[in-house]
Amino acid sequence: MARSKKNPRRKPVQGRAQATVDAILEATAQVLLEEGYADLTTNAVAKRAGVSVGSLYQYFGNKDALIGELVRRHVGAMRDAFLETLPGVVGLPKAEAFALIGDALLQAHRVDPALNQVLHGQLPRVGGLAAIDAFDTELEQLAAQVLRARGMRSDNPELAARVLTRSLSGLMRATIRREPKLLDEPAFLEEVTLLMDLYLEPPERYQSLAFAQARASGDDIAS
Amino acid sequence: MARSKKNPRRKPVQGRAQATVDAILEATAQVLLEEGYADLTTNAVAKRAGVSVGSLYQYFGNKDALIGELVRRHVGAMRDAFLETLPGVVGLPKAEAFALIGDALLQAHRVDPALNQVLHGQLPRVGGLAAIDAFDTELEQLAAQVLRARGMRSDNPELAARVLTRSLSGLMRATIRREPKLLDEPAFLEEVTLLMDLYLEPPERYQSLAFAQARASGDDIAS
Amino acid sequence: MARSKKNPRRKPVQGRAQATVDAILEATAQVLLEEGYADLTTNAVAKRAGVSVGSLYQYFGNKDALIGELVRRHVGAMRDAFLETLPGVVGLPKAEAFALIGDALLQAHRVDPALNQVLHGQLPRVGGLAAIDAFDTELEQLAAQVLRARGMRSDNPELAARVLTRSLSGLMRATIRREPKLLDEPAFLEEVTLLMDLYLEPPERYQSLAFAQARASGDDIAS
Amino acid sequence: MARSKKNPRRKPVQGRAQATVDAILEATAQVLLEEGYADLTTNAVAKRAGVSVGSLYQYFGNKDALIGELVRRHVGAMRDAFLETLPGVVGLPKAEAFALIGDALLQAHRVDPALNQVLHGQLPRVGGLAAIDAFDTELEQLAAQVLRARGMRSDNPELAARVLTRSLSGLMRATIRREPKLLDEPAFLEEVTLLMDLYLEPPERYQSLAFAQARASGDDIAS
DNA sequence: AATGAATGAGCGTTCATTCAT
DNA sequence: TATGAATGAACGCTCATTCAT
Repeated sequence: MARSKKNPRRKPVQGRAQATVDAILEATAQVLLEEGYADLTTNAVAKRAGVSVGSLYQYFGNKDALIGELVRRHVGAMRDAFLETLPGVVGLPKAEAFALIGDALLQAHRVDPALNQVLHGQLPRVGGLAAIDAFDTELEQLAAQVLRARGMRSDNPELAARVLTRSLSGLMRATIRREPKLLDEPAFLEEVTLLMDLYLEPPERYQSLAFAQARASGDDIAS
Repeated sequence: MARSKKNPRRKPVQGRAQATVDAILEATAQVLLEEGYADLTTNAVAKRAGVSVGSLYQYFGNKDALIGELVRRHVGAMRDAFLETLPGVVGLPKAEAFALIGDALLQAHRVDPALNQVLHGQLPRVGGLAAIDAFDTELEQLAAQVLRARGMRSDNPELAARVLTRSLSGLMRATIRREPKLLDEPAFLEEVTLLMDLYLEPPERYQSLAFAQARASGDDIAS
Repeated sequence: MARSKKNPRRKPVQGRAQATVDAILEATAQVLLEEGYADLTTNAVAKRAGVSVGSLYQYFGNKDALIGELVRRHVGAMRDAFLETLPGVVGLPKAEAFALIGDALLQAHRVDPALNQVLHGQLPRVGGLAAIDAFDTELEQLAAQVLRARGMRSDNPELAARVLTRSLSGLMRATIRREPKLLDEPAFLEEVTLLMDLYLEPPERYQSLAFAQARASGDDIAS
Repeated sequence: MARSKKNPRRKPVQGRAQATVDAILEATAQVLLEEGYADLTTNAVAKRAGVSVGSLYQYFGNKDALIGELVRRHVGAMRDAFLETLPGVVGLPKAEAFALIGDALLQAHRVDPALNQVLHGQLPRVGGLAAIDAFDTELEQLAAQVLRARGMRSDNPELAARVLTRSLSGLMRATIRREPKLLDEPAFLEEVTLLMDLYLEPPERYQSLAFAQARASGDDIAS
């Protein structure tokens, strides 16, 4: 009985292949995390994945493609984590919306922060890292879109979007590298939200040209 | 009198050695810039510097030491560029002080931005990169010091300092990578200053506990 | 029964690997013999073995391990050659036993005498040479055992064993280096046996304390 | 005044040169002893000798010549130590003569035994080691001469000389390597003398053809 | 002479990639 | 298809030797 003639395995090949690909990528991440990029050899990855190097090259044309796919998946996961909370923003009052967006950004950076760090910090700038830039660009455009939609920073929403996005991404990457635990403290989200909030909705006196005047207003802040 | 006949030769030995060291570091930067880290071989560096590999190893114990020194010099130059404008800040009114600090930060990141990018983006996180972290830390501490001195963000000056410093550094690095020309546009400095200004001197309603209430105030910002 | 249909392939993988390993070791010996230790490079060995360096390193972790294994095999062959004739010694009258042991020693040193010489004379005292010392120690212990078993040189069988073993080994090594053909002449074996015989069974007058008196007996041997 | 025209430095150059040469050779021995042959670089030797590499090459054409001279001096010292006691042998009774010769051989091997060991064990068989073989040959010839002069082992004094000389040299080298302290124990000299004594003056029954008969005599020596 | 910075051939070793099985 | 032994270009680094000063 069992296992007899008619084994109804559906898409057995594809299923197997998918599992192999996943195992390889998982192994890649593990090696990267535990041994570092310097020890990320295709042979090490294959061994850890429990397949032969030959198989690895069946699914990934070369080492770059392997890394590229790992990056793509990681960025994809960040993207998903971010976008998941975004639809709820529509219709929310500003303050809550900002808090939500800040939180979404945080959630995105909580996706495997260790891998995130290795990916940003150890990888030579070979092919596959393009995915990261693509995500960053997407974030910038999304931000600009939101600003325009709400009529905020109407003087130059694009610039504001880029400045804000890059600042917050940089803030999170640096925090991941230098102080990863901070990412989970409520105070950190509070600051992120505050930064967004203030930067995007400056008191009137800071708006546009008023800015230049403010510079000359001369409140002493010296020590 | 004195310095009469025999004095012209100025430490010829040291001069030679210094020139060789400089040539090697210059070549390292060039190879990094033109070929990328993947092609940064000690032989390639030596050839481009017009010296033999042996000479390279006379001055740098190994490849890591070479890269380390390059990083150290670059960071040192950034540090100098930054600190140069800083003393003038004491005694200035807040708005001007912020603008100056923002400008100093910008000046620091205008030091060989292409190298800056390669250093941040392509280098495996080996030895010498510690200098970068050291500089970042220094900036954070400097910022915290300024905040405490001026009594700003007194609720948590350390956190504010870290958030602001990391944000601005990240902003500049991302801008260098993605849009280097923006670094030189006055509007960019304006934004940087604005960000600092607002974040550090939020209107009263945002201060401390008031923050939580503000979140619930409910101005609609949705699209 | 059994062994019916499918059995012809005898561990083809292991066979291939074994053949490669043997070829590499053979090549190592050849290079050592024909070019000397100074030209014993891993690339030269691989080329002569008809494999790539990579394969060499698949089987030998480093150059030392390669040499070590060569030494181990050579010493093993000497050991086998020696031990082969030893069991027959039990029960033999002394004179025949000595002749047999002497012959066994000779047989051991007839195992690739040229390699023996190179191994003893050219190799830096790195790792693998430990096998040689181990064999020498084994010989010493064996000799001591025999002496004790037969009650010979009962005054100090250990010392006698060491002196005799080292003398004979040294004699053979020097002869291999300086006059290899002598190893195969019957007269040489005769001398070896004589030396053993006399040293181990000295006439009474030499025994123990008698020795000191003999020194004073005063037969003139001067020229 | 002083140091004026006529500076009476006699052979100052030669004296300086000699001192330099000595310092270099001394440094060579030290490096060999403390660091091993693998770390015996010309630069290391020069540094330790307190001279420049250039000077080293002024006096020694290449590394081989340097090692060669060191070997030559070491062997020369051994030769001196040996020959020093030899003249006294003439006219002595056999037993005393043997003891004296054995002691001379010991004295020779007590000349820097550590260096002796390194020289024999670590050096690749490059040029200069010829001096060792020359000394060994000399010893063999000396021994043959003595045997002929005293009419000992008249059946084949040359063979006996070679066998004895090589045995004793081998014994001493092995002892230096494996048990250096034994070299200074009186019991060791006693054994050396005993070996010489017995081997060169075998009881009649062992002489020449009698030997073959002895082999068949059949005393049981089995365990 | 003496110096020591400079040279560069060549070493041991790695690892992305291939291909016979 | 999957395997993993085999490949070999290329790397980081050393050190005997040279030569401008």
